[in-house]
Amino acid sequence: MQIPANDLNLNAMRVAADRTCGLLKTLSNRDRLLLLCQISQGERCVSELETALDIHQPTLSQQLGVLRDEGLVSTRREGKWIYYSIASKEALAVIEVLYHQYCRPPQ
Amino acid sequence: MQIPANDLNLNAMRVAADRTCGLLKTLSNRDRLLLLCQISQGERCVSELETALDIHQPTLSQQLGVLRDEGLVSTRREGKWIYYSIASKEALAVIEVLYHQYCRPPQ
DNA sequence: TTTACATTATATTAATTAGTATTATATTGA
DNA sequence: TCAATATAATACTAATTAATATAATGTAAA
Repeated sequence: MQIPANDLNLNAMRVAADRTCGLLKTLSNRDRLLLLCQISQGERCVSELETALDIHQPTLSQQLGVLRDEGLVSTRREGKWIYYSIASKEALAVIEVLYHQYCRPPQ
Repeated sequence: MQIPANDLNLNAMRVAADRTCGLLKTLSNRDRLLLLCQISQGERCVSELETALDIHQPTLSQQLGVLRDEGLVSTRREGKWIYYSIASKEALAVIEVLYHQYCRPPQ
């Protein structure tokens, strides 16, 4: 049975698009974007993020949980504090472009 | 009344995050990603996209409508055909990074 | 070692708002 | 009248989020 090369390409493209979509959906939330933006500048503990972004603690924890589940961040405990850092090069690459497009100061 | 500088920054960050989120949500769909990927390689008419991606015509038209509404693509009519091209530099920049992260051949 | 407190995570629920495929039909141009 | 594309309407299937309460873990002090 012959499968036209175009079908193989299309299937590969669909798989790649689905994976890409996964990342994009995880990024598609204001709080998560702000969190990743902070964490991408260096390791941050939860209370630092709470102060910097003024997000309620349970919301913060919930959204950090999403980022953990999706493998975008990793954690390190130090006493009472838990420090978050970026764990996905793909996410970091996208965050950086988004920063350049939407957050870079004019000029 | 004094507004701490941090609040101004935070507000600006929220506005930027919301705009960014808008783009990300529009990109967070397999069909739309595939469409943008094709169109980013050069102007395409609807029937070309339909053949290349094997997406039903009404679905195609619906998703192209989303991309138009969000300003990600623009159109040009030529007789019976309507040609689509990328109209957002922000979208193009993101698509390019995504391609490098998820679609570039190994090595 | 018990108590208390600080930090963070989880569970639950309520409220809201959505994404998608499908079918049918309309529009526009040749 | 046919080809290309868009729109409308519907039906399906559910996803996101905020809020409240509580649990878990670690530290420090009484």
